[in-house]
Amino acid sequence: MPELPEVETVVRLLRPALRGRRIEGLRVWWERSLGGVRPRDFRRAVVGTRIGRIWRRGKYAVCDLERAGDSAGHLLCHLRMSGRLHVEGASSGRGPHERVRLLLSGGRALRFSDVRKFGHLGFAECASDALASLGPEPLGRSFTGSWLHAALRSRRRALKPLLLDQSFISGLGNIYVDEALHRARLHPLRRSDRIAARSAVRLHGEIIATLREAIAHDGSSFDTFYRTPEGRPGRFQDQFQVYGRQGKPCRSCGTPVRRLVVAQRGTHVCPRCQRAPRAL
DNA sequence: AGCTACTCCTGGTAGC
DNA sequence: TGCTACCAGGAGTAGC
Repeated sequence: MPELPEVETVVRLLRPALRGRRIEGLRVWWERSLGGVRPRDFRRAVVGTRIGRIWRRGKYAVCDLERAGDSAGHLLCHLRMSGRLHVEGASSGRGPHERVRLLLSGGRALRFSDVRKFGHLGFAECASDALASLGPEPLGRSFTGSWLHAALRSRRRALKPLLLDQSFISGLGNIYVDEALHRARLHPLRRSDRIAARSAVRLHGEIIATLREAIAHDGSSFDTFYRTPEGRPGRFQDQFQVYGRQGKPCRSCGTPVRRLVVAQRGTHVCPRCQRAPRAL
């Protein structure tokens, strides 16, 4: 499932293919993929614009749009679980599960495909308004060990649901939360306000390290969904310590990895490396 | 404030 | 073989 490293990979690969192209038309096969914008309004907003900067915020991919050099709003894409973006020739036939297609100058097309239809390729007048509720970027300057420690202490929630909360930190999903918690040797059900400063700093470091390594491997393709815009799977799944490894030995201590459900999510822990809180 | 359940979806798979 | 039932999962929302 696309999380920060997968979206970062997609953005990096799409950037050279999209930058400077004009949007000349569109096809919409599944209206809800526009995220609540009516197709008519979407068409009026984007057709005739030129794509400027292409960037990422949390799990969102964003394209700045320009008209005659002035800002003309933004394309906002969230891949959710099965969304894919890629650029191809505009004349190619509709791909399997293709939901939206933007026809671009130079005979190219940006295709948004999404098996499960949870993703969005939408339009926002103002990206910073649309993304205002997102918490800090884990790879940004404001995400520091002391910030994390203070933020954890200010809440009273289990670690995992808190780290999955995009208004707390943006970009982490089920896979990277499990991986970072294991690397930091913290159990997902530990209460956030009971995490010592040293542990918070360790967690901070492991979140960053996990995300950086995942980006360096073009993300993770755990299931059939995530592919880079070039159609290649990511490679970070081979480095997983716990995610999807229930019953297999922990790579640190050999104890079988256990799967539990936390906040309705499959959750993977090493019962030895990640000691459960006493209250359990 | 923080929890649980439910919703949106489809493909894959388990069980019969 | 072919059917049904169930599951995964990000995020928004409702109810407690």
